[in-house]
Amino acid sequence: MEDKKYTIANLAEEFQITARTLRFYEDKGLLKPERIGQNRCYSEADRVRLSWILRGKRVGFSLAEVGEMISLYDVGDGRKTQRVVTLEKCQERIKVLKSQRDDIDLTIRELEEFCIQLEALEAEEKVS
Amino acid sequence: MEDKKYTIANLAEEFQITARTLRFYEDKGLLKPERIGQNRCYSEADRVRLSWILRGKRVGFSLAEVGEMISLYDVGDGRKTQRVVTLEKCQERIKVLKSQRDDIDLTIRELEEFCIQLEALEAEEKVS
DNA sequence: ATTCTAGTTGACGTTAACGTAAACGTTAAC
DNA sequence: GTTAACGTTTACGTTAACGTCAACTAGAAT
Repeated sequence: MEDKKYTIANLAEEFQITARTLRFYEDKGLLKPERIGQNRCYSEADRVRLSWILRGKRVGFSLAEVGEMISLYDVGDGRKTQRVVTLEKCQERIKVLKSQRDDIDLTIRELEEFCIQLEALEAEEKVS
Repeated sequence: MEDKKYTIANLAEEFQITARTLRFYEDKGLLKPERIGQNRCYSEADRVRLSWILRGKRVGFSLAEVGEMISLYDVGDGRKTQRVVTLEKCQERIKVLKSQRDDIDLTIRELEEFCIQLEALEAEEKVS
């Protein structure tokens, strides 16, 4: 079974962040690693959560929002009404993400269009 | 010709932001509206820039990054070497945006997958 | 025994992106 | 003439997401 453990430096190194950042995420309740004595000991599950957090950040969500998204998973086994709420939140998130993707696509298209114009200018210069 | 002019309140209203925000963007050099006397007077071009800024923000870029992206356009008419630099920056931005879109797609897929599981639980409950 | 190498917990500093309040100048309406 | 609506600048306040010490502690190595 995959019960690999990680030290704080391990994860910091792997994900190119600082130990301070990991402790900060813990303060914010985003991570809850075991303690071996005083030291933090991260499980594979913690590692997965971390990658979720960072991915969320990369796409522009705040830590609070990422926290919400992550907590969706944890609540999935609760009472029925609880699950329904989770499902709705989840679908809302998906909507936001999709409209965000549209924004990105639009931006990409505009930038690419602009690139083409720039390249045309270069070509023109070569002719003259 | 489209030379419509906008007051600060017009744009604030249209884009659902505050006047403070518009002045802030101006301080940061992102917008440079005309002045009629002391008052700001935004052109259609300013409006387009603003929508760029806000779209950039929605997809997670900082104002500084958005500023860079916008300035790409302004530099497009400079010297040749200048244009080449612009082109490169532009292509870099496109790369970033594409990898961001991949992140979003992945997140969407995972959330959708999770939704399906939740819905399966609901269905199960109805049977029992 | 001491030095080195992780790790720990405060606590204050910093940057970005505005919010908010104060104090003031036009113009239009009543 | 004054009140209201809309604008202005100046300046301090705020929140998020860490950075940066400082002052330990615990174990391993020399």
